[in-house]
Amino acid sequence: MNSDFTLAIHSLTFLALQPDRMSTSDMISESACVHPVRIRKVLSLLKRHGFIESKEGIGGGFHFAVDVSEVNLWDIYKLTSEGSLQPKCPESNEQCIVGANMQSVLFNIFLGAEEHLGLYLKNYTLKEVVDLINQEK
Amino acid sequence: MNSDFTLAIHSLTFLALQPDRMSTSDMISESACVHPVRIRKVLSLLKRHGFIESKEGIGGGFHFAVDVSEVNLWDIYKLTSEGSLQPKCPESNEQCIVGANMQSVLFNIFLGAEEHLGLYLKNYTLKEVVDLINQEK
DNA sequence: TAAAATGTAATAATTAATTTTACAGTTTAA
DNA sequence: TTAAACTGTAAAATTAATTATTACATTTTA
Repeated sequence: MNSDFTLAIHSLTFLALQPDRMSTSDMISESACVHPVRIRKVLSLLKRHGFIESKEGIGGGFHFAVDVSEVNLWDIYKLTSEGSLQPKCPESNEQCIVGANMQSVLFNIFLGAEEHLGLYLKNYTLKEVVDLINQEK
Repeated sequence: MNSDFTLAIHSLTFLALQPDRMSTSDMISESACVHPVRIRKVLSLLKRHGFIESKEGIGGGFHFAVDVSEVNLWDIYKLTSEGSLQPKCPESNEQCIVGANMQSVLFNIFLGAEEHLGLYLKNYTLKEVVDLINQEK
């Protein structure tokens, strides 16, 4: 899985812990140790889907738009990483029954696998993640 | 997930369809369209774990060592890809409570996620994969 | 004893992920 | 009303990960 998922969760958790002020992409990027442009790219996605709001200009930044218990890890997985569970299938030989069909067989199995993963990830809301972060001391 | 998983399943399926003769890494690599050295590397892992047997020299190659219904996708996932569900966590800022703890919080959640995935993948044996390959016509 | 296979390490090439640069647009405060 | 501090986004450069290639040792058979 790529690290956009982690950066999205990291950013949302950061915002959740600063409920009363705007957080800038610079602040978040300092916490996550990645480039602010990447944070803005990930947050732009979260904004398009209504999880956060942003404001440009001095004093601007990002804040949570919904309640932390209304966002779960499956929501964020779908946004940032849907399909990434699929194992890489190199193009294979269409002349061979195995080569010709392996990709679609595995694709269907892992479609189900991702759905199954969804049932698990739905159990974790951002609230739970924030609580776990606070517990780790 | 990396493509070793796919290559392992591809190879095992190939072997399952040739139960009475040895298959060489060249034959399998031709079906999977990857380099024979990669196939040998993946098969070497499967051999160490007892799923297949190999023989060097003229007339040598690989064949299945167990029954196709005794190997499931979770067995192969564990061998080739365990841990790959973990989202990438870049090193983050230890001075920030989020940066300091995000990695371990997500790690534990995805440890559970992989276990959960295991329950699903255990439902598919190589026999089922072979049947699905044969159906796709 | 030559040919055809596995076994494996080391290097080269390719592809994917990430960072960096650049710059346009927005908002605020002096 | 304009400079500063932000977001927004595209494009290029860099780095990391994956894959292919080369090389060669070992085994087995005819």
